Amino acid sequence: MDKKSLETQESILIAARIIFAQKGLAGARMQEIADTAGINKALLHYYYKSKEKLFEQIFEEALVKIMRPLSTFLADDSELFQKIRNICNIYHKVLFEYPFLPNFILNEVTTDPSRIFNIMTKEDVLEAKGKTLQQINKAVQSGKIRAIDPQELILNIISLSVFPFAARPMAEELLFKDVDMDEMLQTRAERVADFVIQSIKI
Amino acid sequence: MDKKSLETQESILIAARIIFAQKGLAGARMQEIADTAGINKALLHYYYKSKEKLFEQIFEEALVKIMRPLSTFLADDSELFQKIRNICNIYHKVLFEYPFLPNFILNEVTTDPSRIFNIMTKEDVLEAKGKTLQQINKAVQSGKIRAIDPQELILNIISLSVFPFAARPMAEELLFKDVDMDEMLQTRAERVADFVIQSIKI
DNA sequence: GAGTCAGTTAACCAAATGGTTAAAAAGAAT
DNA sequence: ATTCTTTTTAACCATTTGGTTAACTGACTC
Repeated sequence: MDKKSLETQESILIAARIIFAQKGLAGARMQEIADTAGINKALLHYYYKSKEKLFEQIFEEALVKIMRPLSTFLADDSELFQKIRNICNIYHKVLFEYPFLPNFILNEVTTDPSRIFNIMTKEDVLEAKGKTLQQINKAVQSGKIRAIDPQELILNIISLSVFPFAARPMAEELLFKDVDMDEMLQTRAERVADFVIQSIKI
Repeated sequence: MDKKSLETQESILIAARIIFAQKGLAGARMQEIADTAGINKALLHYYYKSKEKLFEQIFEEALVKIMRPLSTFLADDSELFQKIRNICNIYHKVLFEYPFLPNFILNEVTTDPSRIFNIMTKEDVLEAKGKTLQQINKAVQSGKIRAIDPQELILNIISLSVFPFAARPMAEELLFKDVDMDEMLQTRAERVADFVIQSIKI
């Protein structure tokens, strides 16, 4: 039955996302994924040949989610400060919905750096990059912003946007124990953009 | 023989640091740690009862390395801008020596958040925190710096300092393919401090 | 209503893995 | 030299784990 099949497949994907994000490829157990999906382990292998195969699908999915905001930013034709506001907003929205993304990806890329190559080339990040680097350089030359390496500016924006989600448990324990970090993160996009713009504008 | 024993123990620790940092607790294999240390697996268990025990020691070691800069910063009695320069320098120095620290810790804290509690309380971070928060608040009130939540300012500084090391493989592939990222990171501390100070100063 | 086929399961298997045992080396101690 | 303790190893063990097999189910076809 087609409907039933799709339902099962989706329940597998949902379970796999949860377990892989929480425990990583090495720590995840097929049995636990099957249990979480409410199915038999053999059925899990019926739909996804191997743990590796299932993982790859989940990982690629996650990588796309994390990369799209950057792609969008690099291809964005808006004025620079607006672009900065845009990427901050997009990243915060995405990460608020999928807070586990940063750690999941960073972790798996660390254990097997070759994962980046396989997938990253698909996305056309590198194309749009040149344009944005030029835009930043032009803003420097025209005296709109202070001198800064364009690549490092981008890195700074991403650092400020992504790291708090990756380090959330520690930040919560150390810095935001008394306040609602959820609320803080939800409204942080604007403040990050302001922080960056304030730093570079003349 | 005492000397030989210590030598073996140290070779185990060196190996464990490498393997755990690379593969995490779940992905690391006792056999691989033994091989890397150049010893028998039984001998590994002779010195460290269990994988968990060995891991805990390595993890605590790493956590201290990562926390000390923050502790130092929070307790630092210097003037605010100087303090910011100091923490940036310390973090970059530490992470340049142990670049794997951020991912290792973030990863293991994600899979088991309770790890923070066990160790973090030992460090007296929370004590000094109040002082620095006040210092920042005072700087805001006296009009020395723009209005900013002190906790978020600290989070921003750490984000800018730590994230590039955590995301290095991806950043290298996407942003710094043509340049020497090692060199960039080695000189980045100052630029991060400038970036932050530029953003908050009036 | 027999046959077919996708979906599902219980039982099973081989390899990997953390950990143990018993005995051999290798030093100290006497 | 002999004993005693510490260090080291090869062989072994129990459990976990990814993956497979063969049988069952239930809908749909003819």
